[in-house]
Amino acid sequence: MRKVDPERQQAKRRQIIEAAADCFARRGFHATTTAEICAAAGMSPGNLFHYFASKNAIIEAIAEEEWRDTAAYFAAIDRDTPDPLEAVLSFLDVVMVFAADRSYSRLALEVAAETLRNPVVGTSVAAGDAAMRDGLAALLRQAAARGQIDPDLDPAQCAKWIAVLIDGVFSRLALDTGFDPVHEAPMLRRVVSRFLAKPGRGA
Amino acid sequence: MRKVDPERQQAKRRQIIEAAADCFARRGFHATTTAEICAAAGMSPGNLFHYFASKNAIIEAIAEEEWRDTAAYFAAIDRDTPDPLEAVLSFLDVVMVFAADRSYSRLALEVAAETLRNPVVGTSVAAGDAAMRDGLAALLRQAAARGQIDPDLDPAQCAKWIAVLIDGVFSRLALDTGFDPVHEAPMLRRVVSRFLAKPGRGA
Amino acid sequence: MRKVDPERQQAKRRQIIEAAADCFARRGFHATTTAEICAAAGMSPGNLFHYFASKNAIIEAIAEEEWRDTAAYFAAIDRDTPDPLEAVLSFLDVVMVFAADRSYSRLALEVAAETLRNPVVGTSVAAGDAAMRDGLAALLRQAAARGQIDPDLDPAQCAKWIAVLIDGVFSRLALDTGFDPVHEAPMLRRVVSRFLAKPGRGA
Amino acid sequence: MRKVDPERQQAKRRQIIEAAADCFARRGFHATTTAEICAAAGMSPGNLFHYFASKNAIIEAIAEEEWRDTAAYFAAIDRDTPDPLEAVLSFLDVVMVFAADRSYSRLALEVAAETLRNPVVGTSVAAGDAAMRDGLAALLRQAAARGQIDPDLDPAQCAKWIAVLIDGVFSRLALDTGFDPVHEAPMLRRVVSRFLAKPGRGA
DNA sequence: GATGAATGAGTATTCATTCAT
DNA sequence: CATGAATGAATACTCATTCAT
Repeated sequence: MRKVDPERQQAKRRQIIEAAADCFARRGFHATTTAEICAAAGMSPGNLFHYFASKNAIIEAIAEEEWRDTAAYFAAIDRDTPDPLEAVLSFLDVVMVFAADRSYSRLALEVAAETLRNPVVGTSVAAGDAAMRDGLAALLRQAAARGQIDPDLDPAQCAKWIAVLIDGVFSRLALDTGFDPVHEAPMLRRVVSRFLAKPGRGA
Repeated sequence: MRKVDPERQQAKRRQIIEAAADCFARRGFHATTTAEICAAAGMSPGNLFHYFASKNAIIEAIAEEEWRDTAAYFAAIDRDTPDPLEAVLSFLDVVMVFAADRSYSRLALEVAAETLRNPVVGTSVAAGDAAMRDGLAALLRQAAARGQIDPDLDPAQCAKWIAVLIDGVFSRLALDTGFDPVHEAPMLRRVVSRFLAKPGRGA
Repeated sequence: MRKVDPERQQAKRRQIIEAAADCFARRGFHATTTAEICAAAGMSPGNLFHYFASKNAIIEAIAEEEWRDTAAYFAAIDRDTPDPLEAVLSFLDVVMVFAADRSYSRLALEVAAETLRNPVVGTSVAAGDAAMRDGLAALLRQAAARGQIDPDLDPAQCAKWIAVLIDGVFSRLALDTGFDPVHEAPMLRRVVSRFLAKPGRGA
Repeated sequence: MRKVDPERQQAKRRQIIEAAADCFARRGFHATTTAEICAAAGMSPGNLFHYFASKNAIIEAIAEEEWRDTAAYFAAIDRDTPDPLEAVLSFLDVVMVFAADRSYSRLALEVAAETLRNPVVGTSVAAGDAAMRDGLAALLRQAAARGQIDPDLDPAQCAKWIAVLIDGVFSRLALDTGFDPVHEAPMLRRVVSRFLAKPGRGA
């Protein structure tokens, strides 16, 4: 009888998070009212606060979820993969698939914007970011060991610049309506490949 | 003798824009109240509206100024520069100098965020963005003609990805406190150089 | 058990309307602040807007209520009353009773003033006005058929001039503090009686 | 040299009054800003206050002018006119001519509305009203003496009800767009004639 | 748990009026 | 006299959050 609660609790939280994520993607975090979220989640205004202490707590949960997903992605990569460079490039393909989802990319920008204002969001995003960079750096180290990339490159710094590219893609989506992730995905592979390639040989 | 206004008018607008830009950079556009801007600009609450019709109009003016500066930068580049590739890389250095200014980079992110909500800001930012990409593409075309870069690359698409990198740098500044533009500037040069370089030769 | 709202909702709206009507009568529509209305209705500033979307919506509701009351009054008159002329004159007595209520007459003037600015109010007032004139015209037609009034008169035009007199009474109340509706009621009867009377015979 | 000032002063005041009257008629007293009046009068915002101490002072001046005009109208009527009844009815025609002027009738309503809020306006309007009723009462007394009207009527009370009719006409103009003063003028004559007529004879 | 009515702090903007030039 | 920049008080409305039922 008691164990049902935590389950329902989680189900409701998911329901709210999904409704809110949708609202945030469409109208932005600040422009979205709690009333809108409640309506989208099919619940009463007061009830929301049984599940989240505040509107901020919702975007904090979204940011944390994002972080966990990223960490899980890299945790799932085989540490002894025979082709670590391809693992990096595959990750970029995955990123571009997400980027192609208008709703996801909008939400990502909203979360990024909240980073500047909400330290809790900032912490989660930073953690997810660190997980990604660490994961990439580890793969790059392996790639270097296997002779797939320029051994003179600093894996951590390269991971940082891959992150720059990923962030840049999401910014582009907001600023340049002509930027199509599906179409540009091969180019991202190429930019990164050339960047990592050993000098003296072509892409 | 009577109509000395235009000058004073412009001076006041500058004063307000600078005060507002500072507030926006510190606290964000939405969190900044008009009262704060007035206080920072040393004027009474009502007086602000003699110079700007609304709070939105201020950030619109900032966005437009930014656009004009960008356009002016590229308009000033010698069309027959003997080293167009270096012109591109020099521009990246300039970008990194701006990026190193905390206040500037914060403001840039606020403007970018407003892009999604305020179409006037969106238009200015898009215009500045187009000016930058067109300017870069022109330089890349010259660089290709002079054999400085891989002739197989599409100048417009390369300009687009340089824009991705620049946007990414500004995003990084918000997300990763360990990202130091001064220190990373050479890396940006290197990433772009390698990306543009003719295959078969090193950076 | 849950949705007992409609009743409470209506009760609250009434409460607000009455508080607002009182404020409008005392201080005028524009001079009345929403805070005053809330205070008079015994509720918090924000709560008012659960019941009315705006301050304008309140006076619109008042105007509509007025219109419905007028329409209801005439709908309730027996279409086969044996003395239609007396029905007209009785209506004038009722009008004068309302006019004698300082609060009511002030409010009526405020509503009339809003007619010029707020089209929603204008529509309701026009509808109430039309209902009154149609009702009066119908009675005058019956009165003519029964030989109670001059058969040469145009019922619609007579109704219009009775409306002129009624409007005039309310204007008088504002302009001439010496105008006492209770005392003047018989005179209104007399003016209208003489106006409608068959020529060749006295009032 | 000094005597020119009072003249210019008066000219400027007229100019302002006319510009303001036009604005008030079009947009209403409260909705009209002093800036609009200044623009319409072709002067700077500050300058207005050299001629009128406040916005209220302008409508007060308009109300006073109205009062003086009314008083002058009745002062000009020959005290020994052979046909005082016709003088009354002619006055009604004049009223209807004014009523037909949309701008004038709107302004009259604005002034009337201010009566409730501004005691200075109230005093002027009351004075004008008294002048009109006194003038009418005097004429009615003469008409009674000459056997033109029912001798049993109280001249003051009749004047009061004529005022009711006039006020009513102006109200009608605001409420009923189908009320055409030019077309209704004969009816006003008829209503008043019947009202004043000796019993036992037709209109 | 659920409801939705109630709260009340927070804010951009307007505009009559003043006053230095 | 004229200008128009400056003032600052005043106000409708929003919305996250609480709480009685």
